[in-house]
Amino acid sequence: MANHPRSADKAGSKATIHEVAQRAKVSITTVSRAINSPSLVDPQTARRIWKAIDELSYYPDVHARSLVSGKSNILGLIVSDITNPFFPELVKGFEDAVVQHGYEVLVSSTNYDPERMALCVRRMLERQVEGVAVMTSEMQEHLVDQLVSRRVPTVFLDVGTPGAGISNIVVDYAHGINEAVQHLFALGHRKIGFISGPESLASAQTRRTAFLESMANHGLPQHAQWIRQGDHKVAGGVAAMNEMLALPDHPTAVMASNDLTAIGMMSAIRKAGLSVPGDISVVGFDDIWLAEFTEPPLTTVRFPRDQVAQQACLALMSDLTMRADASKPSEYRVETHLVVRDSTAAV
Amino acid sequence: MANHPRSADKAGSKATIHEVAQRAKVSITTVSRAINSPSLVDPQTARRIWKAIDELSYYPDVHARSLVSGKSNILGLIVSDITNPFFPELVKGFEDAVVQHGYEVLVSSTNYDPERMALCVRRMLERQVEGVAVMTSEMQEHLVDQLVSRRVPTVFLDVGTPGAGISNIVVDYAHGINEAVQHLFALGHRKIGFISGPESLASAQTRRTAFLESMANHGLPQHAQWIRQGDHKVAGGVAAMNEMLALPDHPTAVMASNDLTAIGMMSAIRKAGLSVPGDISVVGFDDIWLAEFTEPPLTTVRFPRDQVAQQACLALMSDLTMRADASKPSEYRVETHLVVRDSTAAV
DNA sequence: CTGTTAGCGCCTTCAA
DNA sequence: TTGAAGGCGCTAACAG
Repeated sequence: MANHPRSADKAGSKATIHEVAQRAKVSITTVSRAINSPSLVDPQTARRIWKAIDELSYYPDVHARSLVSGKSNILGLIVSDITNPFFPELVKGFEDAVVQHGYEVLVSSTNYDPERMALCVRRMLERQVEGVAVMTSEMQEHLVDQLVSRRVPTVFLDVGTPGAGISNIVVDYAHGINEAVQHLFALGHRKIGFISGPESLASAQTRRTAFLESMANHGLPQHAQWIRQGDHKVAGGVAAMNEMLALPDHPTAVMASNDLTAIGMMSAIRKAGLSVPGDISVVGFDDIWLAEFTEPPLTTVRFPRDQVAQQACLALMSDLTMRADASKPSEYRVETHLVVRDSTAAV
Repeated sequence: MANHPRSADKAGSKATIHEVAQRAKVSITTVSRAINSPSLVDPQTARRIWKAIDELSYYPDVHARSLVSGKSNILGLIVSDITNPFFPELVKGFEDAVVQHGYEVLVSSTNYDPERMALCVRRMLERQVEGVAVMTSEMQEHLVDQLVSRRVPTVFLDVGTPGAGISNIVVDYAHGINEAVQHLFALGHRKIGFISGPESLASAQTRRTAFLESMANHGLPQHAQWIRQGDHKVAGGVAAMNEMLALPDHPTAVMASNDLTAIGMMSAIRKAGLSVPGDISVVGFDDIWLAEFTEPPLTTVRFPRDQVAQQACLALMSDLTMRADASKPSEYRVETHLVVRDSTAAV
């Protein structure tokens, strides 16, 4: 730890490459090389340089670097709303992965607002991000175009068509949902309902479809009354469940399009004087952190957010390195799996 | 690579100030002025320039700007762990506030790891952040020094001593905790326990102390057995509560140092065949998002994270503008308040 | 292996 | 009111 109260350093004045060069008695070029292409400089000199660098606690000015190289060393991450329990893990995973590759992350929330989304993209562009992960569903064509026309590698979650510099992470919702149906089936459930997410959300549609197909595969009947729509929030789950409970004949098990919905459902069921899983089994989707701590702990399908984050980073990195090679798969997939806890039981 | 100055917009080639100047038939200086000091340029010319800017969808290169001005237009935010339900709101609030002021945010998680904290500070410094909000407790002296010696305005949450360029947001834990005790007292509770956070956490200590004092003020006895230690996680709450339940005589109400602890407690109580609030009332702290959805909904003390975020931003902005004026208060305070839900009831 | 020479895109004196 | 010239700190040819 060479932290002498020496000359420079002090007073917040950042050391420049010049001072390092001077101190090491070489030209600034050599300093630059010692840092960026160590193999091109004599070990002796290099040592002197590093000594100087250390003594001055010098580090390159990122802005100067970006200016000359045209590369910002920043990756963008656009999410809908970080306070939505779905996102934090995604953000964290992405940040970890990206930092490991020596990049920085610029996160931005759209708050589900198309206008804010436009601003997000704008800010990203201004900062010259080298790639963007768009982990939200309210993507719009013309914004994608802005990214694409700027040649900014982009990775989407479950939307868009892969192409040059555009990757997509496709989530296999069907797998986990099928496991869930199977699980309920094995427990003797035959009357299974589903509360979906908002119409507008593509991924919500996909989940619903997957459920319907799985039901068909199990030779189970679809009861229109038992397929209702929520909003991916707690309130929607409550409302939809109440409607279902008002039916003369209600399902013995209900699946939800996401965990918040499931939580709302459980609350509604309890309020109706029934018990989970005693009277009705409940299965969620996402496996958000709190699913483990609901009462009863929620059986749900895990959406592997950490994997998605890592894949997103990888996709970007690969687009970044092999600039021209368009022969890449550029489509990544992640699985979903059932996590059995206590909100499901035999009929 | 063809680099035609004339071909507009297309093909990801960012327009430069030169192209704008050329197109508007003025010098780059004038363009720069039209953007930064509109008053210094003839309205006529200005209009021509803006037209050109618009046509080329030109926007200044932030890196070039940063390089020459030495200012990055970025504020840093350091948090412990974004997946901790306590932080997302803080992050969001900060981001919103900061963006509103035309700045960008660089978030970084320490994962409670001192080493990672050092890296965070390092990364902030490298990016030349103009200010940093350190919203975590594991701050270390020498890191603060790095920030201070670089003259980077910093704002802390509940730690550190304010000074030149150093602000502190102090949270009035006592107020909310006192409200809670009073609430329980009014419900007839006299035997009140407390499960604290980890010894090492200053804010946890503060909460415990506040509880003890409030108890004294209410003329309530302190029963050493009823004051136990948790870890601010669910597991700690479970363990501590189990110990308490094993006592020959247990409290009729127990307060927790944070909501996760409270959730653990409720789980333990239920597992012991008792009910909340029927047998034991529970009060949490923080009012994390999910507190509203536990079973029963948790009575807790709200830690106003959004306010903290805004204050942090304000503190930084004010340090940023009135550079030299050290006569600022530089200490901000926020209140905490009880939020009554269903986990508390009369004895 | 090392130094010299040009800029990267922009802002800022200093003149006109 | 405008323009020309000189960097900001760094990297990248192009010589030695």
